[in-house]
Amino acid sequence: MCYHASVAATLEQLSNHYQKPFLGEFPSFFSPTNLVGYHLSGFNFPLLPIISQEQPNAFSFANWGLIPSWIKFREEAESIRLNTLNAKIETLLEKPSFKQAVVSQRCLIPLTGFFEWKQINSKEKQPYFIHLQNSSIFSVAGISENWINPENQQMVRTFSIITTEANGLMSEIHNTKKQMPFILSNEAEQLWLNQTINATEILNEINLIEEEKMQAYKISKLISSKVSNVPQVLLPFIESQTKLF
DNA sequence: CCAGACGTTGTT
DNA sequence: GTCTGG
DNA sequence: CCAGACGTTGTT
DNA sequence: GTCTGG
Repeated sequence: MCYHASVAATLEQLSNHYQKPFLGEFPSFFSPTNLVGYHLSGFNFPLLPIISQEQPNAFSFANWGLIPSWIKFREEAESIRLNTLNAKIETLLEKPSFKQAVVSQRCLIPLTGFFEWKQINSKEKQPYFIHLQNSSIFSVAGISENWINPENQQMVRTFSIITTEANGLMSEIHNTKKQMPFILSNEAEQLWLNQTINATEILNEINLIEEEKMQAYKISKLISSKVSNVPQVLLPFIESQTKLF
């Protein structure tokens, strides 16, 4: 799975990396020089910059936690998005919550890394930060949906991060569920947003990023604290500090 | 046929 | 909206 | 959609 | 074989 992400880049840096502008007004709490977030928990449904098939030449903003368009009530929306932070690629085309979105609402979610916990024993977990060697910014595959809140007629754009079977590196970071986000190479980014190829073909053609391009290192338990959205959350964990006894 | 689900599995 | 379990 | 029913009520 | 309850 992938519930904890990092977008340690400013909107300006994202714009430069993808060579795409931010159109219109930013949400009030964003400005071009704002860094998006060091640690973003999906369970807070953060508003993040994405590139959607709907509007592939610019950035738009969407909340993590997909709400299918046919959801009727706010209560339903709030309950389903807790379970649609991720969408498994294996069943993407079949699930009622995802099948519409995968046809024409595919999207890229720019990240600089993500977090996973390795189960050390029945009690202990070691958090890791996973990122790419070369490029600090990379895309994970996603799908998005537009939902109208019936209480105020406001449109809410949401997204889900697609996951796939963990590769060797990620299986080591013992994700008990052995899933990891579907990271796209630059070529795969274009394929994922391509309007003229159908979703089934894309899923057949698209390749996982090479394992060699991924790196992981241990981080401290700061990630589990309330103030985890700080630069220090990304610092490597120094073993000796806790091995004193 | 229709009611009910629709999704995934984590942190403090 | 569309699928599925009963 | 598919498992399970599907019928009526007596004689020794 | 065909209907029906779930």
